[in-house]
Parts: sequence; structure tokens; C-alpha cells
Amino acid sequence: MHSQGNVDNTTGSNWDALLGQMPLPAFGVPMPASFHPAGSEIFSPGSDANCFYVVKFGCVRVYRLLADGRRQISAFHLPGEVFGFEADSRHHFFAEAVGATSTLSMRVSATADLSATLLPLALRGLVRAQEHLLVLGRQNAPERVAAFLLDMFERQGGLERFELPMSRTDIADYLGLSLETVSRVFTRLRGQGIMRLVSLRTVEIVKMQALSVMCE
Amino acid sequence: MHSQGNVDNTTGSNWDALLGQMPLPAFGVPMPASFHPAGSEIFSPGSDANCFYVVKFGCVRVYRLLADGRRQISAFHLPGEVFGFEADSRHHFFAEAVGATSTLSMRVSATADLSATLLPLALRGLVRAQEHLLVLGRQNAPERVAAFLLDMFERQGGLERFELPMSRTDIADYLGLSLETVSRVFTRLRGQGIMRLVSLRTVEIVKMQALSVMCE
DNA sequence: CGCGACGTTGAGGTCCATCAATAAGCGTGG
DNA sequence: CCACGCTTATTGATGGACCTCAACGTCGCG
Repeated sequence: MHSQGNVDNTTGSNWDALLGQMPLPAFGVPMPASFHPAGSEIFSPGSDANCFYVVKFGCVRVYRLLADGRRQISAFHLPGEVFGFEADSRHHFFAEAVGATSTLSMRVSATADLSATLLPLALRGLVRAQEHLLVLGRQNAPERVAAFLLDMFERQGGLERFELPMSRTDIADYLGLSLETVSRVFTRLRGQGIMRLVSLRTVEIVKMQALSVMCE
Repeated sequence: MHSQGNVDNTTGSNWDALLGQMPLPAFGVPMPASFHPAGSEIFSPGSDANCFYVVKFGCVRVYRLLADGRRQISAFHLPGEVFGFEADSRHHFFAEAVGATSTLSMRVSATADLSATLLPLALRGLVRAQEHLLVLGRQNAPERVAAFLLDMFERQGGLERFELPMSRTDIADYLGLSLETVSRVFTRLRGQGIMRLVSLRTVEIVKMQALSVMCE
């Protein structure tokens, strides 16, 4: 599919503001922005990992598959976040646009500056992955969903109402649950008055404290 | 406990050989080797993360706890491996010696060289953590144990007979299982002729192919 | 030899996956 | 605007994988 067209700059995005927060120039050689339709592939295992990406708008899922199709999403990436760096010159994962998404890609130039810029990002990703290991290894379904909601809440600026860009299936594959279990936990949390669903994909946290306590 | 005594150099370790493989001088300022008795703490959350560590001999577990004591081990570190770098100046995890262990610690010096050396290590750690997410999120008990055995096999030089430095409880907390389930899967793998237990902590892989297939 | 830590095995219960049916959103075209 | 079909989400019923609790066995060490 046509996933590499130039970006439509008429959309009102907060990209310029994000640029100011990020040490972007040190990243490498900027390349044209790319637009990715919903569900389109950004990279896949085995492809060249010679650049990495900044989400401009939309959402990206990074995942691995087992031979029989079981999927584990290791991370969602929201606007302003960087993804796509790898341990060697080939990708080990899939990356896809969750909804309509735009990214900037940066060609890697092997300079010391680049390392110094990338290291903190890699380390933060490492800590995030390790925290996610605790969720998948030792927390039950309600705790996992609560952790996910809190994470999305914090990453979208801490407003009690926020969007879930991804489907229940995506959430399930991120949390190591079935989509039915995710749906049931949502229903339970609504019943307890902890959250509301303004729409299917719009969450409003009502009892923040209760949600936090669930994650210990 | 007395976890910071100097190392006993009379033990025959393969450290010198490992040194040759690793870009150690670029790491930072070497500090005296430390000996850690079995079970002793190496660092804990909140403590200063101003140095990182190379395992000389023994084994280290890195983990997080939930408030009620549930534990998730995010990684075991074997001789020659580096651990302890963090996203900010404080540790977010516990690190403990599994058995009698010796480490070299390196004080972090904020140079570009250091970044260039550390980045590949951080990226490899990131890929490892993301692969572990797939195991915890989407594989069942036999698959998890098989993945663990294969990993230990490969990291100990690919000899069909190797040691497990850690207890069943540690393995369980690494794989997100109960210790009983780990034990039962071991028994099952023995019954299938896939592995043998030379001793409680010495594994011999008999049907490597069958073990690999289990992980897909 | 005896004690304590570690490991194995068994019985029973629970949480969650699976299968299945219904309902709700959403775009398309009449 | 509504009808239609498709995708996504919810809800229910059932079974199974794994956890928990408990007993027993085994190893290592004083």
C-alpha cells in the first residue's frame, strides 16, 4: 500500500511544539515525513534498520509474532515518541500504523553525538520494557488493564479524558490477555464507577485513586 | 552483609578471556572487584546509579517487586555480561547475587565514548527484554520453560550439559509461573526424553530439536 | 545423624481463554 | 436519510491451564 507518500501539512498537529522539546537535530539526517494509512506496515523483521522514526501524529504498534500467529505488542508509540532503533542493522520486530499515522524518519549516521542522543532513549525504552515485564509476568487481568489505562493517561498529558487510538484486540495483545477479557474488565471498571466510556475509544477516569491502587 | 569485600583471585575464572572480547577500557574508571555472597544485595531502587557492573563469576538476578511481594525477575546476568545501567541517576530495580558472585563495577564518566560503547549494550538489552515480553505475554508454561532452557544453553557456550545457577523459585519468577509449575514441566520434559537432570541444577539437553520446536 | 532449605508430587479451586451469539458503531450506496 | 453489510465490541457458557495449599522426598551442611 501507499505508505510512503509525503505528509499532509494541513492537519493541525502539535509537531512544532514537540520539536522544541526534543534534541532532534542531533538525531541524524532528517528525511521527508511519511504518511501511513491505518494498518499499514512501517517495517518488518529482516528489513534494513538504517533509520528510526518520530511519531508526528497517530499511533504505532511494535510487535512480534509466534509461528501460529500469537502476537505480543511490546509498545505503542504516541506523537513525539521515538521508535525503530535496533541492536543490529536488521529489524527484529514489526511496526504498523494503528490508525492514520505520520512519522518522520531519520537516517542513522554513526557519530558519537548520535550515540549520546540515542542512549537515553534506549535506556528509557529498556526501563519501560522491564516494567511491562512485571505487568505481564505477575499482575492479573484487572491490574494489567489498570496499568495500561494509567500509562495512557500519563502519556496523553494527564487529562482525565483521553483517547485510546487502538482496538480492544491491540490492547489485549499488549497486555497478554484475550480481547474478551479486556472488554469484561472495562465493563467491571465502569460498574465500579472507576471509569466511564464517553465513546468506545474515549475513556474518562473518574476515580483516579482507585485506579492507581489497583497497580500497587 | 559484607558484600563489598575484595574478590578472591585464587578462583580459576575465565575473566581474562572475557576481557579480550569486550571493549572494557572505554567503559569508564574501573573500580576494585567486589564479592557478593549468595543472596546479597548489589543495588536496590532509589540508590545511586553512578556505576554499572560486569559479572566476573556467579550469577545476578535483576527484579522488581509489587507491594504484596510478587516478584518479577527481568534478567539473569552470567559471567561476562554487563548490567546496572539506568535511565536516570537512580536505580529502578533490585539486583542480587544468585549464588556466590563477583563483579567489577565501573564508575560512569559522561563521555561520548562511553555512550558509543554503552548504546549497543543497551539496545541488546532492549531487544532481549522485548523478546521476553513475548514469552510472558503469549507462551504457555512448557513453552516458557523451553525458551528459558534454550537461552541458558546458548549463553553458556552451547554445551548440551550446563548448570542452572538459580533455584526453581528464581526460574518461576523469571518466567511468570509458580515454582510448582516449573518443577512439573521439568518432570514432563524428562518423561519425554527431551532433557535429563544430571543433578538438581545440572541440565542435559537430549533432544535439542524438540526443545527448539517448542518455542516456535 | 538431624535439621533446614530446596524440590517434587498430589488434590482442588480459580482465573482466564475459548467458543458462540448478540449488539453497537461506521461507512457506503441507494 | 435510512438500509445494508462489515467491522468492532459486549456478553454469556464452558472448559482447561495454572495457582494454591499441603504433604512428602531429597540434598547439603553443621
